[in-house]
Amino acid sequence: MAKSRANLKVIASPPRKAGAVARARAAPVVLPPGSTQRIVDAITTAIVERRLMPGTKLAEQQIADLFKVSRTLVRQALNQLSRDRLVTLEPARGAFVAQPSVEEARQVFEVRRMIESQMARQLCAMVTDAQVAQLRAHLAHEADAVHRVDVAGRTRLLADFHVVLARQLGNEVLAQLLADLLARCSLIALMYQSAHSAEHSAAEHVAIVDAIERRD
Amino acid sequence: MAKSRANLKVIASPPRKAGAVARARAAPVVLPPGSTQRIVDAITTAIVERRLMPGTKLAEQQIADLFKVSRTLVRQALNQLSRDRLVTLEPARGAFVAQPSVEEARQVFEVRRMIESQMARQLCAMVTDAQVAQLRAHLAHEADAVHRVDVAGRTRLLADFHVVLARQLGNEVLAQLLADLLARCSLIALMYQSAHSAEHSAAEHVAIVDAIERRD
DNA sequence: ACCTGTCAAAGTGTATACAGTTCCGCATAC
DNA sequence: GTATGCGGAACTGTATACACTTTGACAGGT
Repeated sequence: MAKSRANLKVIASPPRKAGAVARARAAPVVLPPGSTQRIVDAITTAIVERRLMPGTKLAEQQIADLFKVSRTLVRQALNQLSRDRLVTLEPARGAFVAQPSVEEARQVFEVRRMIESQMARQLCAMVTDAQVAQLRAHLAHEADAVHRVDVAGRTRLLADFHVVLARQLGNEVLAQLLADLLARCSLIALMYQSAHSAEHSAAEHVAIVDAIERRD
Repeated sequence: MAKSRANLKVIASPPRKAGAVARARAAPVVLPPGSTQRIVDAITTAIVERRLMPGTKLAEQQIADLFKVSRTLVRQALNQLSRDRLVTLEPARGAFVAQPSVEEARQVFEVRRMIESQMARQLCAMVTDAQVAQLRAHLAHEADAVHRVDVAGRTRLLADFHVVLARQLGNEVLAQLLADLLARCSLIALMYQSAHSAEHSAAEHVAIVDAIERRD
C-alpha cells in the first residue's frame, strides 16, 4: 500500500489555468462562510487534479499550518470529505486520500449508469431546443478542454455535464446527488482510467445529446 | 415557521419496543467507537420516530449535557446530520430539524422512483428463488408492523426494503446511497404523508416483488 | 400604541490544552 | 543477522476557554 508522505503544500497551490473558473459546487454555497468550506474545496480540487495521490496521509496539524487555522476546522473538513468518500478516516491513525477498490469502482459506475440512463429517458420527454443548445455548448467546452490537455478543466467539465442534465430536469436533489457521486468517479478515474478514456467519455456525451435531441 | 423549543430529553429516551432490533445502519459500524456515532444515531431515530418535530432547535449545549459529552462531539454529529439533510445548519444561529419543502419532497421521491425502477429492472434479469423468498419474508414483516401500528418499526422496514433490493444486486454503494435517501424520505413522510399512505407503500412493495418474480 | 436603540444573556465559531494511542528508532537478547 | 522489547516523538480524540454574533427585552422617543 502506497503510504506516501508527500509534501502537502500542493494542497494550497493555486496554479489556476487561464480558462479555469471557480468550481460550480463551491459557488452557490455561501451559507457557512466559515473557512471550513475553503479547506474542503482546496483538498477536493487537489485530489481531483491529482496533486494528492491516493493513499497520501493527511496530517491535521500540517494542513492546519498550511491554512493558518486550528486543527478544529481541519477536522471538520476531513469529516466532510470522508462523507464524500474522498478520504478514509482510520480511527486513531489519521486521514488518508481514499483508494477505492476495483469492486467499489465498478459499483459506483454502475450506479452512475443507472441514474444516467433514467435521466436521459426523462429528458427525452420534455427537453426544449434551448436546453439542447445549452448541452451542445457544454460539449464544445469539453472538446476544447480535451484538446488543450487541460486535465483539471476536463475532469470538471466531464462531471458537470451530468449535473447540467439533472438541473435541466428541474431536480436539484438529483443534481447534488450526482455531484457527490461524480467526485468519487473523478478519484476512481484517476486511479484506473487511462488517459484516452477521457476522450471516450466525451464522445459518449455527444452520443447522449444526439439521442436526446432525437427524443430516442 | 414552527420554531418549537421542545424538551430535548426525548432524544435520549430509549423506549425500545419488544420486536425492535438495532437499526441495520448502526449495527456493522464499529469503526469510530468514538461516541459521535452514538449521538448521530440517537438523534436520527428520534427524528424518524417523530419524537423531534421538524423545526425544533437543537442547541449544542443542551444535547452535550444530555449525553454527558462536550460540545465538540455534538457539533460533529450535527455536521453529519446536516450532510444527510436531516438537520439544517444556519450560520451563527444554530441547528434545526429540517423542514423539507414540498418541492424538495417531490424531487427526493422522484429520485427514489428513478433508482427503484432501474433496480427492479436489473433484478428481474438475475434474481434467484431464494432472493424472492427473502423479499417475501421482508414483506411479511412490513405487513405485521403496519397491522400492529408500530410507527417506528414500520418506517424502518419500509426503508430497509429498498436497501435489501440494492444488496441483492450486490451493490453496496447503491445500498448506502439509498439508505441516505430513505432517511430523508422518512422525514418527508412524517411531514406530508398521511397514515394510510404507509399501507399504500406496503402494497406497492408487494406489487414490485410480484413483478420481479414474474421477471416483468 | 408603535417603533427604535441599547444592553445583558445565551449561543455559536474558532482556538488552545490535555490525555491517550500509535509510530519509529535503537538497544538488547538470541 | 534477525528478532524482540522499550522509550520518546508525533499524532489523534476530547474537553475546555474565549471572542464574536444573535436574541429578546426594556426604556425612551415619536
